[in-house]
Amino acid sequence: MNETAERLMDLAEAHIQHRGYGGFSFRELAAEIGIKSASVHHHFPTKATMAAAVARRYGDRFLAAVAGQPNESAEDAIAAYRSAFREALDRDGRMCLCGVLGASAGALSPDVAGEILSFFRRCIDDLSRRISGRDAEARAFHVMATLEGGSMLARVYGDIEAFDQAAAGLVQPRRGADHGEAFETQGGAA
Amino acid sequence: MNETAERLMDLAEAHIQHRGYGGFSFRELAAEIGIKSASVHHHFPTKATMAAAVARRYGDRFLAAVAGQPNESAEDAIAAYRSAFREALDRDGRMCLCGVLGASAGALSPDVAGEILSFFRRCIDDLSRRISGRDAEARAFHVMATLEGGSMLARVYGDIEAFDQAAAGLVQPRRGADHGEAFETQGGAA
DNA sequence: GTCTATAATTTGATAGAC
DNA sequence: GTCTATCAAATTATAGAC
Repeated sequence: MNETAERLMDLAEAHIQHRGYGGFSFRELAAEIGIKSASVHHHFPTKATMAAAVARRYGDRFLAAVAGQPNESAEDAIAAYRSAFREALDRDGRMCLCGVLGASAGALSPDVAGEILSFFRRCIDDLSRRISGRDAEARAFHVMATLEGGSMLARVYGDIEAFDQAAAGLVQPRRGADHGEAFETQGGAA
Repeated sequence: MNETAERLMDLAEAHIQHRGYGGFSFRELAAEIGIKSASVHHHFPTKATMAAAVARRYGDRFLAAVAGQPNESAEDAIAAYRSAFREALDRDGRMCLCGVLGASAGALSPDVAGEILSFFRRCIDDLSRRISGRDAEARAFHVMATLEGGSMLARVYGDIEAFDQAAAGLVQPRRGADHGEAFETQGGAA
């Protein structure tokens, strides 16, 4: 995966997070890095292939950023996820790429849908282990649902306060504690 | 608003709930009721106009279905919302139309975005009043976020169990209690 | 790896007859 | 209110030269 392909994925990622799957075209991406759309097909044969690759890379990076030890407290694990979602909103007004695509699940080709499902399975699995105890899986689903829905509300309201209100009950914010590495957003385009 | 326009809106509503804003075209809607796309423009001048009308009608119907008295218990109010979301999933595998559109907020024209914002404001306002007490608004945001995110997860998993797990902690399910009128889904198309 | 050129299709939208 | 006819634009994708 060379640098041009990475830059294309950065741009596609940003566009999807803001506007959904239909929110970018090969021509548009190409223009943004100064090449032609035919050249984009050299790196990604189809749009669905590219979206699947973007979703996979997003998931890998996201999980690397939030992943922790299985023996942490449930609160630390939840706080790590909440921080990852919040930072993407705060920095660029982006919501979770997989949440955006998942909302239009019926429009996705099987390979993209598979990546989205895989992302949520990995998150729920990781969260469940770290929460542990009774109803761990249900709590993991609850946390993911609230963070995804809260991000969507923040985008609609144009105000991160909507996210903070939605996620307020999930964890007690700990004074000055940031959890794990920051989950860096890719690419500068809107 | 005559019957043809209603049928077109029913179809558009179903398509948006399954596949998002890009998931329908005037040609497709027209074919489904046996007219031509040019005739659709007689009822709705533009696609954005139509989507805005669909969102408004959806919001009106949704709120009429969940609305209750301000003096109910918070639990009853939350249960009414949860039931409305759950029924749409259970009956047709649909998630909230405004949640789908909100997830691609950056792609919406101002009039559609305005309807989506209005929908959530009305829901949060209604829920806040009925929850009442300390942190009522934050709880309302939390409930809406969880139901929207839970619906999205259920669509991705293809399993309503994901919704049930996400929403489990929101209210204790009451034995056989259905709240308010059923929130009827419009149109039979997929 | 990027280009030119182009195909094939779809889309949102309009004009004007009936 | 629906039709035929059509437009202008955009989109995904391919073939083949450099």
